[in-house]
Amino acid sequence: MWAMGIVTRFPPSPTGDLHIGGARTALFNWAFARHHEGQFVLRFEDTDRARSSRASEAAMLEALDWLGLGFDPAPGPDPIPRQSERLEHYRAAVEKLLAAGHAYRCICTPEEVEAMRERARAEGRNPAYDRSCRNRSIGADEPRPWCVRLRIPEDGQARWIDLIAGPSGQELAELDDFVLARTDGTPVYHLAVVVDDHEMGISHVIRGREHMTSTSRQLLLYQALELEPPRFAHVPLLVDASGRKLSKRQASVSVQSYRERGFPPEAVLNFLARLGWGSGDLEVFDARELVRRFTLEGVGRSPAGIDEDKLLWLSQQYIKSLPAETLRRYARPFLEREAGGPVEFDAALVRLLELLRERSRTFEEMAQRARFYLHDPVEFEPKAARKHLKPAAREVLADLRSTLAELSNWTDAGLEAAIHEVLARRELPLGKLAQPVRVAVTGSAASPGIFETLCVLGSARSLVRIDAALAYIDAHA
RNA sequence: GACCCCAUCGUCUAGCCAGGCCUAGGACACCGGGCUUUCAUCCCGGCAACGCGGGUUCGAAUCCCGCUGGGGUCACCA
Repeated sequence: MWAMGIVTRFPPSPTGDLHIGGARTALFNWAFARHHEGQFVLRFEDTDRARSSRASEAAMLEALDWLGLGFDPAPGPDPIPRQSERLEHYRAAVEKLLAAGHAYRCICTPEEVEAMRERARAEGRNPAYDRSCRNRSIGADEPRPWCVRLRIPEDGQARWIDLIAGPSGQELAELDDFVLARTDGTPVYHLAVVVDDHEMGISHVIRGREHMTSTSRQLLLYQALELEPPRFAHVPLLVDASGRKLSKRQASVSVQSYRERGFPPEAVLNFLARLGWGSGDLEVFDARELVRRFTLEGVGRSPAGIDEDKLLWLSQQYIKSLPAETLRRYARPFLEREAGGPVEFDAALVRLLELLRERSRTFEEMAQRARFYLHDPVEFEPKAARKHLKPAAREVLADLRSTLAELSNWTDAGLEAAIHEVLARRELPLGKLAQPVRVAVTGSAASPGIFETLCVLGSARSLVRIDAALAYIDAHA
């Protein structure tokens, strides 16, 4: 099939942050559309007025943008249609169904319907609306409040070839005459989706597996409306550690939360794509490569869980190889948060970032490791100080201090020469000096190479810190 | 409960549709070793899976049936 016809969509309910599962669905829709050089459009399903908000819409767009999922404007007046603003369209569809006899008015109250379901359950049947109003021919002039239901054929089945799940379907007898329009005239999900997908020219509906059973009902609606249905593809669920559907309530499942923890968007995108989709042994790939390779055949059929260790690993792969400029841009907010104010990317900080990118899995970690550079004075980690700032180290440290005070070229090579000079004088291995100095200048027993670290910190700050370490040793002797 | 779906290392997966190339491959994690001034990177090695039972076949992870386990859906929510 050709490119021109492919249009996919991502229709979030703007009721919070973009959920990681939603992000993956969006990603698949996006990748599929881009792979076929088609269109990827958005729409807000905000018919639940109480829970929807503009703030959430903004959050959704921001998350999508952060991931790099660009979208195309939908056909029609609004680039991103809102269901709440398309009520006339749904109403027209309901009128059409009513006129054609595919739908009927129902005056049963929610309480009555609930009682029917109870009764059915009690009798061991499936809970369903008992179709009391199906043949009552209730007109628009009916004084009692009425809703509109779809008249589902007595028998037959709804079938479709799911592009991921394969041949799928359901017996019509299993379905009940579901509501299309509420008593207040507003449409219910199934109707709105069908009308929208059709009017937006959607060719492929790629959505979560939890919508699988909705598909039968929607297919019936397409039929009643005499519209050609799109192709469907149901993506397996994202599950938690116990195998259940990932709930929105669980911590750390919004895209925003990953962003805040300092994962590069490239890593999150890569990670998400690997959840349920694969292309041979390929593990690390960028958006371009994903688009090039993405097919629905490559999407698995079983649910996947989130392995945070793998995300961390992937994240580090990206942090290690990001272009320097991108690295700075991504790191900035984290460094500034750590510094408590604006940071300037001078030569030393730029160098430090290069040293840190090899040992940081997230930007949050990177900022923590940069703390010794961002703050004065440095705080000695108790454990590290206890182990390395001992009286035994005092003399070498003092020796180094005076040697460094004289050092004219504060460079990696100059520092290395100076340190080896002291080592030779004292007949000590490098480790005996490197660790105490490391703790002295970074406060920690772990840091980038000691020459580089001193070089980045600079002469003045380094000497002050060595003095402080000397004082610490004296105070704790 | 009804309907539908899923099932390969702890995790993500390759292989399954077109049975033999699979004593099941890769990645993460884990364990061991190398490199090394610390941490990390990097390199080498190791542990570890076809849920169970029947078929079909010369031969099954791959095909069929059953079972077990897990999940999804059953609204005037989306």
